Amino acid sequence: MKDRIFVIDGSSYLYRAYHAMPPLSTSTGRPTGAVKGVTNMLMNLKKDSEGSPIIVVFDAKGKTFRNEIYSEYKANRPPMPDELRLQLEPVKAICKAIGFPLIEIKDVEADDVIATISRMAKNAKFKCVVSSLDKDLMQLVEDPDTTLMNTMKHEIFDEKKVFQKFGVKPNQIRDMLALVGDTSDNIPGVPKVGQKTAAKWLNEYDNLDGIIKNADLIKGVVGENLRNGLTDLERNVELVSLKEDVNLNLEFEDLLKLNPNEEDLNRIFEELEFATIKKDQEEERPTKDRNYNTVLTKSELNTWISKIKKSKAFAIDTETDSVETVSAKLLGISLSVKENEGCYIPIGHNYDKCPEQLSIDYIIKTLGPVIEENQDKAVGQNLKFDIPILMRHGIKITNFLADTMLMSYVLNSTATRHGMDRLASYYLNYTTTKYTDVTGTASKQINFSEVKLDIATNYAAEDADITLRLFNTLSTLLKGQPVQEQLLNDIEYPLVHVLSKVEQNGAKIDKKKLANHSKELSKKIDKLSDQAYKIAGEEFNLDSPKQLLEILYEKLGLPILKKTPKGQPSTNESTLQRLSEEYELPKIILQYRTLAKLKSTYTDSLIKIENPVTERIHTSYQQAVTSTGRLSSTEPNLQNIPIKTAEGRRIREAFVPEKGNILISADYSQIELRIMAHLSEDKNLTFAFNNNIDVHSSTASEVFNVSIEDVSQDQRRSAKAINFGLMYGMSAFGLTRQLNISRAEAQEYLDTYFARYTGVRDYMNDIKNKAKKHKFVETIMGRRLYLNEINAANGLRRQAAERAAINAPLQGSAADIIKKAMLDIDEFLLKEMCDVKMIMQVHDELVFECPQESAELILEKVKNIMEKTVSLKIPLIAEAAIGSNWNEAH
DNA sequence: TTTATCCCCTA
DNA sequence: GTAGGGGATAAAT
Repeated sequence: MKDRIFVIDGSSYLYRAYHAMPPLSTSTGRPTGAVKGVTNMLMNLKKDSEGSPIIVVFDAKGKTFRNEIYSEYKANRPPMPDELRLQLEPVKAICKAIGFPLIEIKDVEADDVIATISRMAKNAKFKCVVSSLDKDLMQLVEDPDTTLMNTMKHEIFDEKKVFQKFGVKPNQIRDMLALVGDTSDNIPGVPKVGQKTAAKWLNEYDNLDGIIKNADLIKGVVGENLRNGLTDLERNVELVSLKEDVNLNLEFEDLLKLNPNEEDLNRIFEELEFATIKKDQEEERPTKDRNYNTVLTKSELNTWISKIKKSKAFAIDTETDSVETVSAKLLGISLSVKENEGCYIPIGHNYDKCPEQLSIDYIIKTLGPVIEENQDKAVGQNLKFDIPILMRHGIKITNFLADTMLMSYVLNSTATRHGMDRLASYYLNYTTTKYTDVTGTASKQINFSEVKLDIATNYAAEDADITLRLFNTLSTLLKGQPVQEQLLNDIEYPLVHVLSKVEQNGAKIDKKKLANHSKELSKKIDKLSDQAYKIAGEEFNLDSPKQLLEILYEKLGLPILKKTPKGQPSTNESTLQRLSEEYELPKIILQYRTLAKLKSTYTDSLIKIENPVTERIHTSYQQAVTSTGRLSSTEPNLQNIPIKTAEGRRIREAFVPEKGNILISADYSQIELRIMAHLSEDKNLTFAFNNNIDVHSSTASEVFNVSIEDVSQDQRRSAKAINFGLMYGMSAFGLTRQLNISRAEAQEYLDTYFARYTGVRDYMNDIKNKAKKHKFVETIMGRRLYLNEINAANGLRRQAAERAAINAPLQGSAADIIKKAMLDIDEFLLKEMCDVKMIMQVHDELVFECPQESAELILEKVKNIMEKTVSLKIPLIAEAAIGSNWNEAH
């Protein structure tokens, strides 16, 4: 094999790292996220390069020859953000200190330098790997000894891969770029010609010359555009061509030398407070540094007990044999009081020649009280899982110090997902041992109790260790954010306990009722299937959109009204609805779908998921999933139980209380619109809520200019659609579809609305501007949603971010409020020692199960707490009802 | 066995 | 048009 060199575009590394990394900074506030990211990328590449030379190229300030050809070149580039510019010099310094040759040539772009180096490598008979995915650089792949590499994914772009991605050969990339243009470089291409069209032409006529010669053969508007754009094309070719003869003022051999300066490097890392990277560098295998013990003796346990007592914070994690907190068996506890240290106390491991472990009774008796007494120093990752497990073993935690999952969530709900593996990778740049690494997967999966103690210790103690390290990192990030700290301490942390209780309580279902319903559905479904097969003339799988579309559109020749985003003819509800006006089969499919959905998603699966031990269903509330601050519910999702149709409501009838009990449901009325009134202080909206006027009628009266008594059903329905649409950041186009009216009419509705509700209009503009300025929006409790794409050049993405900016404060504030209400209600129930169970939360609704005799009283109390939990500029109203099943209570 | 697509349920 | 979870099929691994 020939020798090879690696070439890096330093600026593109810097930008990538800047966007990929959290906004880290030193204790003095110097931004370091991008530097850290680049350093990691460099270190990884160094490892992967196996000693091959690595050359780093940076753009240097100045006007290039491209600006002379075309004065608008890159004219629309936004300047480098300050936070990033401050990190440019440190990155260069680190490159030099590691010893990589660093090339910057004044008035020459990095791409041209890279092309030149690639040419020099070829002359010297070296292979050249360019670490970049830049489109322009794809041209270089026409030389078989040059490849591009996606460093993160270890993906190599050779001729084949380029063709796969772009549909043309590397030596056609230049012509393609000239045709398509490049918005980020401000190079206009031929109008209406994108990658697809360009590839088609190039495959047909080989190159740009061929296309130009045959330009007259190309029909339509694109053909005309092409013929009109010939002079621009010539210029574009020059712009996108890479210059391979830049004078670098050095010989190829100079590029092959590594000139490390470890002293410099250590000093820089020190200045930037890069502990982790330094360690990685000094020690190839960081596992050697860590010290994890398996606790098997009383004295070892005592050692850890005193460590906990002496600590300022300790991380705790439990290992179990199942994810179901109501029944999972405790298999071990891991602890950490210091980074890179940890222990695993195995409890129920059981395999051939498994060492003897301390008895669970002894561990609970000795360690339990220590955990309880020191719980205000306890740190966990997703403690909502560990708390009930420990609780079932008599260890009661009601007041912990921190939960790293929630810390990360309130810092930035969308920067990363908040599972421990992801947090370790994102905040610590550390790859954790995965659960399935130690247990295996699927059919080969073993129970955690069968995992050998040394392996289990490495895994479990690491979890505690990482949790502690995350706690340290996240605490620093939270320091400057008192509002987020308050959100954690006042809402999210206390809510952990409440949610844990709600989950443990579970909801009782009437299995018989569901089973009967299921049978009934089966019969109807079978009947509908038979009818469908008859019309189709053959049996097919009604659940398969693919088979269905073949029957509908190919065999029966129905008109294609709509296509899916991927280009397949659509068979979704609205399409079938329209088709069923004229055809029989779509109607049957629609009925089939409704019933099949009810059966598979609800009647059947609710029965399946009932816990055999408690004979109730225990959902899991996800507290760190949604971008806005809402909860979500899984296994089963209790937040999407049907309600809109009569058939669907029968599912709700199967949610029942224990004998002697009754259900109470309480839900906020119009909470998001009320928040809109509060935030916007709009006069008309506020008036309606303050005077308890039906808000949709009120809106109808304003928009259609009729007195409120004369509002028709239809007008109210339209007003309701407007009100909802507003909260979703809707456009006139959206309203058109919703109300089946013309675009002009919809626009008129909206114009009238905003003329009447100027407060709402101003608020919407304000919030968009604020979002653009700060890159985030906030709820009334200061919860933030960061909107990375609020200033995106891509219009679709930017508009999506704008809609999110409008919606998030409404949806998120509602989530804040009901969370607070849950805390208040829980506190009341504890204080009054009531035998009342909170059993469900559905965004704006809470469901309780309580003894029949106290129902009226509890209902009033719950309603009152919900209405008074926060005080807004308009009243909050909760509507509550009692019933012998959920449908009746709602 | 995992992943992507389509469809559909909720606030 | 906002925010979610999940079932069934079919393709990728």
